[in-house]
Amino acid sequence: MKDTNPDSSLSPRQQEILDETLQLVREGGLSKLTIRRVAERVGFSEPALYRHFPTKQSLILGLMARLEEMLLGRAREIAEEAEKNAGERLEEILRFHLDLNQENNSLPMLLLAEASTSGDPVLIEHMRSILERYLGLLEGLVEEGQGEAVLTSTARPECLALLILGLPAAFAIRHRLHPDPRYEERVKDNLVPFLMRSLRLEQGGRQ
Amino acid sequence: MKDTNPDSSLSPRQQEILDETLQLVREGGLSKLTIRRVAERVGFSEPALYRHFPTKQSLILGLMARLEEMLLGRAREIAEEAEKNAGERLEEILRFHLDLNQENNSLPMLLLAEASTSGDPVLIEHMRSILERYLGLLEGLVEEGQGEAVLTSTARPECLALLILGLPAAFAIRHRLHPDPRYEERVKDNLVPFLMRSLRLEQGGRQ
DNA sequence: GACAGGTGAGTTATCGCTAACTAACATCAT
DNA sequence: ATGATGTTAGTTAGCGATAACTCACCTGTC
Repeated sequence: MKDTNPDSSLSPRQQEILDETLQLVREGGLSKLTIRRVAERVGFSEPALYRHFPTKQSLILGLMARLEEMLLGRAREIAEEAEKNAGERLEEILRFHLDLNQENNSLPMLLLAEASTSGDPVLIEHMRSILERYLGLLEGLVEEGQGEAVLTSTARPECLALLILGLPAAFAIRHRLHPDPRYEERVKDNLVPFLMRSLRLEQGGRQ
Repeated sequence: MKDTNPDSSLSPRQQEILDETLQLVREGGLSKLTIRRVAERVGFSEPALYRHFPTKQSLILGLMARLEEMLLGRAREIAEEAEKNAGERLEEILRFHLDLNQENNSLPMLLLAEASTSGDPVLIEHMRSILERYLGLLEGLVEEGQGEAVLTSTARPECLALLILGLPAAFAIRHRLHPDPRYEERVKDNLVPFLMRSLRLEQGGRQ
């Protein structure tokens, strides 16, 4: 777990509070997140928490910044590994995202879904932006692979990006409702190679 | 919309209440669902609603029964269309599920996610059961297709079922955060055929 | 006149958030 | 060094709003 990620703009106390907030949300989603519970967990009173985050929204936005770093930070690093071709990098990002979901109790996908019903436009816009950039990253890699004739070009990059997102999404839903490490390992071992084969150029090569 | 589905065990009043409940949840998810709002929407007071559903949980379980019918009812019909091969039936279910998500503002996927954070074990078990049966249905069709040598057998049926679920899941997330009918049509036109080609036998039978 | 179906006025619990206060500590002119 | 002053980070107590749910009562139909 990389709970201890140093964002320079936040005090150690704020980081500590976000650590506990993240843990709470991992367990029960946004709907179970209350200032009281966070305060109790950190070990002090509710008003004290307001010294560090002026509103609940600001706390959630702090959480979103972490989520963004978790999702996009490592993915961007992988996308820039020049020694691998686009297909290999896509596969690495896919595996990374599946692992991330497992480690975090499907939190990324869950938040993406929950935020959309929160009614808070700032929050929704933030989540939308994270999703768009993630999809854009995948799309860019697909395009690159198609340009180098490494990946199939029978489907549009934007569509293939969504297909790649779909695997962690389905993975997350199933994990929340029915956690089963053996099943999840089987999916990773079996489905990721299958999906990557589908994306690579087909030998007969229609079109 | 097939809001008016006659479940014999429920009175017309109960059906009417569920119609409005469904509409409310389409708009704001489970988190925005309150007895007051449902009552207001149906056109009478809060205690009156309790005459028809004794608890909020019973109302939500009624909703789940509808969701189950929406998701599994038509899918089971399609699965039994004997004149089509397994691949064609899978594609039809996939398209049906994508359309269902669009018509219902991603409600099925949303509920699947939201229920998992509700903390209510009865609700969670119900959702788990729906998901398992849906995945089981897909898995059965994949197996059938592999047996008839219509579909690829390079991946396990249970894994391919999850891949097929992934597409509506990703579709739903993107739709909630960034509805875009043209994008969604493009995905359906472009990605469904691609996914189905990937599932069909690779050498030879390219429709 | 019993009863299904409706109402207004509650109860209790929990939410986000705030008021009023205080202990500990840094700063700095005297 | 000392003491006035301000800041930081915490406390207890409680506000107003809203949630699920209940109670006592009304009312039209068979």
